[in-house]
Amino acid sequence: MKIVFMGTPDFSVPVLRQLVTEGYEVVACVTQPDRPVGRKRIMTPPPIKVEAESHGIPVLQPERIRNKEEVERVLSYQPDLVVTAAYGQILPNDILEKPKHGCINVHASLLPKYRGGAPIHQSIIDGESETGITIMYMVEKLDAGDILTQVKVPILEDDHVGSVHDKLSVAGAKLLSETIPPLIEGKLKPVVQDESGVTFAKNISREMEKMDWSKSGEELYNQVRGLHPWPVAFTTLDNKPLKIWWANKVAVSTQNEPGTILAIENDEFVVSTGNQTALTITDLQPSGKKRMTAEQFLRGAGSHLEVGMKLGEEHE
RNA sequence: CGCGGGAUGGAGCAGUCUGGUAGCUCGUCGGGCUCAUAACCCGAAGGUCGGAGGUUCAAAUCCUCCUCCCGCAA
Repeated sequence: MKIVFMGTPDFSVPVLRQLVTEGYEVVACVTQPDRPVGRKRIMTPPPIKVEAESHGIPVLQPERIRNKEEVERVLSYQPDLVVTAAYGQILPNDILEKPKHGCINVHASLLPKYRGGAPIHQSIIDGESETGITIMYMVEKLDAGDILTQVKVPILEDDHVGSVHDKLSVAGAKLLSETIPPLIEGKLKPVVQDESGVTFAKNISREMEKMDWSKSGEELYNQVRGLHPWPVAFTTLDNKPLKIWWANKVAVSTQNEPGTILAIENDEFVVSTGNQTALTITDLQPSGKKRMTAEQFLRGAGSHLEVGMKLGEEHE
């Protein structure tokens, strides 16, 4: 059975590896074009390209997979099954309809919740206690196809995007290997998604990274870990961005002005948030500096901090 | 040539504008105090101030070029 795999980031790698390990005939791998990355705009191949090439799998990197010639190139491999995992482009019907066993997608949420590009981030930001993997048929509408299989993965209190990502990536690979055999044998019954339960997880924008100190400590904690280790929540100090890599929520007895520094310890400092709560900042990164612990920050660049100063304020 | 910040003992920083003895908070090592300690006291080691060239009696500091790191933007 010929499989064409489509994926792009690190999340996809264990999934592809699983297919190869189990001996499936992966005849081609479709991924996004190399992109210039970082300040220096160094052309960087997607992680999945590196993985595919290490297995000797042909790699296709169409700018637009909806183009007719790209569609034909993919179909020239005559796939019996197309498997995608965080590919990054929407497939046209011309491809979706062709493979004998269809086109299936490994998605990092419990659909119909969190359709879209940032399901892991959004589920943590929302304070969910569990998420999971959904494998479903693909349709042209984003993440809206009929569900084949699902597996739940708990989100622990100290989980963050990095840790959940890794768990889901592994869970996705495992679930895929459990899904393909019954799929081919026609033993699976696709389930239509419940439209009333649909929510979306849009890609993270700059605005979503900025911390609003009037929110509760709970919400801000979820935001910090829901953006960790990428792209990382931030606030401002003296009008300059200050990334908050990690923090812990604490209760306080009285409500203070949000963003106010309530206490400065040896290795952390406490910032007032809404709803009689506060955040204890433990890891951060000033603009122009590398990530450091709060202890290091307070010893150096942050040594001028005083109780009563405010974060997140804009001044002239 | 997109905009901006930075490179100073092991860590984080000050000092640079206004050239003139290498400084702060920690860490490390040794000693002391203590029932004890991550606490306190005393002492020590550890730096060609990112690199190269230039100006000067004298450069961390001023000028030129280079390398690397980071915040934005994309």
